[in-house]
Amino acid sequence: MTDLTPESFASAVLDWYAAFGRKDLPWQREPTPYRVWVSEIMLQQTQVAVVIPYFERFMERFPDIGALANAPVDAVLALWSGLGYYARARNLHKAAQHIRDRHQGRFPTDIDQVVDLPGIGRSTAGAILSLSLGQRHPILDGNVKRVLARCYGIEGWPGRSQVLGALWTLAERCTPDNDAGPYNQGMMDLGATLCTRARPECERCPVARHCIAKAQNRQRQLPAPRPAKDIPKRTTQMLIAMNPAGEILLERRPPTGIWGGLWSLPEIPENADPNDWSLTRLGRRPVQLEIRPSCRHTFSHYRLDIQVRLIRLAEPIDRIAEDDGACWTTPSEAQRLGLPAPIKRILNELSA
DNA sequence: AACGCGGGGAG
DNA sequence: CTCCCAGCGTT
Repeated sequence: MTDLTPESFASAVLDWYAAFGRKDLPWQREPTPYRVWVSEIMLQQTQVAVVIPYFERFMERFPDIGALANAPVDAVLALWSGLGYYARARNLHKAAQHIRDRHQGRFPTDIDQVVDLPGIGRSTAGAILSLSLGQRHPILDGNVKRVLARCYGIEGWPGRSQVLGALWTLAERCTPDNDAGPYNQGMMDLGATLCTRARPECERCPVARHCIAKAQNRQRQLPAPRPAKDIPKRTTQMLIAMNPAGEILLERRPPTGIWGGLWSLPEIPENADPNDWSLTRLGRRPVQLEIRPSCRHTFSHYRLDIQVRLIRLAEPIDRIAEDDGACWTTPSEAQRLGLPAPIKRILNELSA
């Protein structure tokens, strides 16, 4: 790895952009703030190939800010139809009126005024002013975050304010005094075409020599994904119906859903009454109902708390309710059946 | 089937 | 500050 100054980083990106970047997308041919603004909002939610026809139609119908501001919002939404995220179209329209009413119809050139427009934050404002007017502002969209986090080995999830702040600082330092427009476009192209989330093409990357993620072969880890959110919790009851011979009732799970097709204990909702189940399913009441230790199992998408109830049945009943989907067996024999792990545990503890 | 995208709004 | 959302494409 060679040493990496902000200047050398920027010039590597600029050289790469000059050679390989995209330069004649519709909004790049006549890059007014208005056109770049509309394209940036569209590109936030959709990729280039899809955006192009929408952009062309939009510009034909609303060639300038005034046309957009004076149109009924429904006309704007109609042209947005198919892109989704309609709040953005509403914001676009509202911002156009804002510009008409408070900026004499001219797109503001002061970044603070741009950020004040609805639907435009710091990154989009920087993109508009740098790409259209060449002003020096950093941007930090998802592509740029990925390039910087990898190259500079920034740890942590960019959703955390501290990590985000570190990335903004880097973005600010790396942005060159001149050519901020091509540089920003180059960063976005780099992230969109080479430094992709999966399978980055490091061989073609102009800053691969400097890239910390590449040096450590940690492209997949950076930037860190958002931490797994608290998974929902569900509670259920599982019933151990035991006959006088010490056999318990197992039921086959439905083919789809968790533990599809596996043998398991009968399951009822957490607030259902096991006595009722016994009466309905087995035709008699338990002689004894015992609360067993509950069991917790975590799936990838939720946590299941299993409340275990032992239903002891009186003589002389045996083998009731047995069919294709149900069988009576001893807990130790059941261990060989291929039970879901938590069910296995429950039965283990029963024998213990 | 989950994740990410930029900004906004709720908690 | 952190969390969640919109709506679709990608993995």
